[in-house]
Parts: sequence; structure tokens; C-alpha cells
Amino acid sequence: MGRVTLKDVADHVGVNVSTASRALSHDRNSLVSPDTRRRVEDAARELGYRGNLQASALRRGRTGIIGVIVADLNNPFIGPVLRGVANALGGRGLLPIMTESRDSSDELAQICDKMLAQRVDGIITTAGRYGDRALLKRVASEVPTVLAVRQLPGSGIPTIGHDDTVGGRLAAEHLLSLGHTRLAQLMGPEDIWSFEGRANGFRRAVEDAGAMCTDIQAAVRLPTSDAGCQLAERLLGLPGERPTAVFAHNDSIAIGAIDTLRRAGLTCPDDISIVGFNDVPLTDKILPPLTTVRLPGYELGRLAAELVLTRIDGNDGSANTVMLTPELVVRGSTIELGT
Amino acid sequence: MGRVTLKDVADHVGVNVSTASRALSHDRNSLVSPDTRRRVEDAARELGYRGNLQASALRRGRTGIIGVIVADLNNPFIGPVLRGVANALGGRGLLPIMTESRDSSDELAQICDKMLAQRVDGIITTAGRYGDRALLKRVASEVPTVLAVRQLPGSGIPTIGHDDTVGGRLAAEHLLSLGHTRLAQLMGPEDIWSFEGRANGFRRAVEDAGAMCTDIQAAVRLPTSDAGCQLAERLLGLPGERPTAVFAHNDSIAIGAIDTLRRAGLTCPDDISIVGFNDVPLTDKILPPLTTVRLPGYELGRLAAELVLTRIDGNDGSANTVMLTPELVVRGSTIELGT
DNA sequence: CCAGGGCCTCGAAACGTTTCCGGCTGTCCG
DNA sequence: CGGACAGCCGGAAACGTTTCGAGGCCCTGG
Repeated sequence: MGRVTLKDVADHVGVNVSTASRALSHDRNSLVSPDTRRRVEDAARELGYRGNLQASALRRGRTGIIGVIVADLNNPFIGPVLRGVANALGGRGLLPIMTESRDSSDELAQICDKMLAQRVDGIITTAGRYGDRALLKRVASEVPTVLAVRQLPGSGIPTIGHDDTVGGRLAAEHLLSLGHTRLAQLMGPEDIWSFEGRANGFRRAVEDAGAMCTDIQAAVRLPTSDAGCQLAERLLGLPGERPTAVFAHNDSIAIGAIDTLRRAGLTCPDDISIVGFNDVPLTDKILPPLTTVRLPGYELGRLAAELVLTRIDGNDGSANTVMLTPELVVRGSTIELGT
Repeated sequence: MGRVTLKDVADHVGVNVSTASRALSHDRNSLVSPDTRRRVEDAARELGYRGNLQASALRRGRTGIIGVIVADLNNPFIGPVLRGVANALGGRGLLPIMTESRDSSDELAQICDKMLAQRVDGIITTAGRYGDRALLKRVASEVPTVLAVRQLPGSGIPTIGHDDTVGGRLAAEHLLSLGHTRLAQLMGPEDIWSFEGRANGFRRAVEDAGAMCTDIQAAVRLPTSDAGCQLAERLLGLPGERPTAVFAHNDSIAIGAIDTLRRAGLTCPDDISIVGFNDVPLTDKILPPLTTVRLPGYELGRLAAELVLTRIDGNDGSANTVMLTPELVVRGSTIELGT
């Protein structure tokens, strides 16, 4: 087993354990003579010494572990975000502890407890509903915390976000420019800033242009393709003339909606134009290729990791909140009205 | 900060720290009188005591952390697997540390080092290429390790896998039963058991039936949709009559291939039938809905977590290797020849 | 020749738990 | 009435590091 301890290598060299500790430390090894340092390093390699980070953490008060909480691991958008986090942390020698809250407040609370007990150095969470604000504020008061992807306005917690209002507006302007005047949006779950922002940006832009905006909701917890199916059903059941263009609050919803609409005999984009959100992998490869609002997932994750690191280092002065701007990607799922 | 320590609550109750420890421990609290136990619990709650798992780990030699290594976080198949792992661990109070090796042996080695230094209680890895066998065997000798998804034949490491040979055969039999006689397979990266198994199962079944099987390879590291595009290009460049049916080694490859074939004027399934592998989310919603070989990702993850837990508990006697059987899901991307 | 510094090293005290060991109280039985 | 025994608790030693204070040595300058 990895039983070889620092004392073993110190004894092997004939030196005190404190000296061995300094010799192997990357920042304090100038306090030791080059000769002993080399001898200690050799002995460590020879004996197969592996520092015990638990003991080190106990003494130094730093574990080198960052807690990462995501709402739903099935959401394809989360992959790039996690990669960004993991790679940024790995570059600094830290490791992420990762769990999924399934967007449940109870689970979130339990996870936070466990992570605090593990004495993580910081927490990155993408799982913040409005109802979790108090919990997350409490957590943030105990350990450096940053919100990623989802914002929690008024919480005062540092955030790496993106401008959902602009995103919604981009979608609206695109559809309006194609001549659509009866529009609808397939809404994501409530109590989450991302979807509220998208909804507001979209509705406002549509109404400012004098067009019609119908909000379609369904009682779903997670914004998955199944939710998209349900929302599309409701769209089909709408009284009056059917909207000719739809803004889905994310790509999964869009894909689910396109599918049920197709089953009902409506083809996208000929009968109905659809814009998604996120630009997750594979959306460009499907039929029709999805017009969507792109979010830099990897970058979001990377920046969140870097922000939590600077908070840990105590640089409170640096920017607390970064807002990335979304970008419209036009593909085949939207088409000019009447063509 | 979470500065309140066990000594604080012990002092608050007027009891020794060892007694407080016993009172709060879930298995040893029978050694303390019900009265003091309740008083300690109250004090702990009142003071907001949070056990320091670092210190506990140091003393007990168990950290409660399991290392999880995945090859590629972008692979949509990995989401369900991670969910299975996380949920199974969470039920037992453990937490997963998660990182991505990007299928690089160097990164894998570094990650293993870091995890061993963190003294994880066990490791679950889906990132085993043939070239990593020696490394993983060394790791497995230091800490309970299980392979998930990807097997490493001859390594002797406990494994939760699935029968890729059968999976390949299922794909072949399906296509053969539709009357196809010129078949091809779009191969995943080399040096990985999953893809080799699929390839062998497919080729063997095809050739046993007297049909033609063309293996198409490309120099790609990861089995992504981009790889699917490249492989489809090669398929198009093939001399002689074009295959009428294709087995893609996973769904991403299939989707990439369908897309490039479409750009080249070939539609699936009319001109060419395609079978995928994994049945990742959304494959049933796209056009055409993908015929694929389903793998129980969540179950794989869950079983892997449970296996590593029994190994940690020292039950060497239990089954070392579990092999789940894949299942063919027929959808719209395959069609009878000549219709 | 001596005082004063650098340099290097050592010893010991932490960090917050868990666990072993032993001692105290009270009860029950011979 | 005395001893055994169970139940409960306190003291202290670990777990493996890091860090603080102090001391030994050698070299230099006055």
C-alpha cells in the first residue's frame, strides 16, 4: 500500500522530517541546502513516497478540492462547462468534486453540507433556483462560492453568467427580421433566472416591434426534450391562428418540439421556424440544423474556475461578475415567412 | 467561518471530546448514555458544528471520496453513467471526484497520481486504453479500482462492462435481415476494447452470413461526430459499389456520418441504412430517428459504484466482473434494401 | 579575538478527529 | 457485606503533515 510516509524518507536520508517537508515543498525548498534537497528527492522517488494530502490539508487548512454542483448531468450543455472547470482547476493542481442536485432544493442542501464537511476550498454551482438563494448565501459566507451559468440576482454572490436578456432579444430580432408576426416561446422551468431573462428579452423585443408573443408553459422541473414535447403539444392545442415562429428556451426543448410537431404533420422550418438556445454539440448535425443562440460553455466553466481561485486567494478586489455575450447562429430551422 | 470544532461542542456540554465524538458517531453512539447523546447533538446543532472530514479521514484512513475518471466529458453517453455513479455514491454518503483524461495516457497518469495523493478510497475509470494497462494495474494494486464501460482484457481488474461483441452482432443481424449484403463499419479509435469488440462482433456476423464487410478507419483520437464526418468522407471515396448499410461505432459517429452523407446528396435511410451504438439522449428525436444498440448507461454507472464499494469493504469474494447485455432499438435510420 | 549574522537544521507544537485503555459509579449476586 | 461486572466517561496517543522558534555552525568585519 501507499504506506510510505514523510518520516520514512526523512529517516532514509538521515534528516529531520521537517527538513524533508521543506525539501519537497515547491515554494519553501529554498530554505534547504541544494545537496540535502537532492538527497531527499532521490529518497522520495526511490521509496515511492506519495504525500498525504489529507494530512497536509488538515495542517494547512486547504484541501485542494473544489466542489462543483450541477443541476442535471443529462443536459448536454453541461459537458463543455465541466470540461472548462476541470481543465482550469487541473492546471493549478486542484481537483473538482462533482455532484448533481437534480434541481431539487433538498438535494442541493445535502450536497452543500457534505461539501462543507469535506472542507472544499471553494464551490462552483450551476444549480441555483430563486428558492435556493438563502441557502447559497449561507454557503457563500462560509466558503468562496461562485455561480456559473445561472445567476441569482441580488444574492451578491460572484457570478460567471451570460446575458440572457440579450440572448432572448437576438432570437426575437432574428425571427422578426424574417417577417414573422405571430411568435411563441416554449418556456423553461420557472424560478430560474436564465429562463426568465430569455423570456423577458424575447417578449420585450417582440412586443416592441408590435408583434404578438405567446408564452407557453408546462409544469416541468427540467428543461429536457420531454419538456419540449409537452410544450409543443400545448402549442398545437392553442386556440386561434398558430404562431409561425417559436423560441425554445434551450436546444433540448427545441429538438423535442420539432419532433412532436413533425409527428403532428408540421415540418420545421417550412410550417414553423424554431430557434433554440445554447448551441450544444450535435445541433448543427441534425435535420434541420438548428438555428440557436450560442453560449460559450467551455469558457463559462473556465472563467468560473478561475474566479473561484482568485476568491480563494483573497483577491476580493477583482471583478465579481462577468457577463458573456451570447451570439446568434443561423442555420436551417428558421426560414423567411411565406417562402 | 466553519471554525467550530468538536472540542467546542464538547466544552459547551461540559463533556470530554472523546465522548462528544462517540455521541455524534452513527455506529458507536450506543457507548454513550442517551441523555448526554441528546445534549451533545443539541449543542452541535446550536453551534453549527460541522465535522471535519479531513481530520476524520486522517485518523481513520478513509476519505469518503471516490475518484472517477472519464475519457471525454463531451461524449453524451457519459452523462447517464456519471449520474449512476453519483447517485449510488450519494446514497452511501460518499462523494465522487471527477476528471477527464481526454483519452491521453499522460493525463491519465497525472490524474491517477493526484487521486492517490488525495487518498481516494477507490477509483472508477472509463478511460482505459490498451496502453494504459500497466498503469491501471499499478493503480489497482494500491487502491480498489473498477473499470466501467471500457474493459481491459487480461488486466484482472474488476469490471462493469457490456458485451460489445454481442452488440456488434445485433447490429449486423439487423442489417442482414433487411437484405443488405454490402456493409461497412465506421470504426472508433483503436486500442480500446469497446470498439474492437463491436468491430469483431459485427464483422464476424456479416462474414458468417456470406456478406461483405468493409472496415473504415480514420486517425481520430475520440469517437465524436467530427470523426463520423471524416469516416463518411472515406466511405464516399471508396472504390467499387457503395455499401448500402453502415454500422457506426457510436451515435455521435452515426450522426456526423448522416450529416456528411446528406451533404453529398445521399439520404438516410433511403440511400443508406445506418445503425448507431449507445442510444444516447436525443437520438430518438432527430431525423431520421436513429436505429441503435442501447446500452444501460445509468445502470453501468450505478453498478460500478456499488462494485467499488464492496471492494472497499473487503468483499473480494463477490463477482469481479459484470457484463450487461446490449439491446437493439429499431427506429427510422435503417430500412429494407430496395424499398 | 570576539560579536554579529547568515545559513541550515532540529525539535516540538499544532491541525481535528478517532480509538484504545483504564477508571469511576452503581447494581446484582453470592 | 464484598466482589464482579456492566455501563459510561475521561485522558491520551495516534494519523501525517506544516510551521514556528530556536540553536549550531561558519564566516566576516571590526
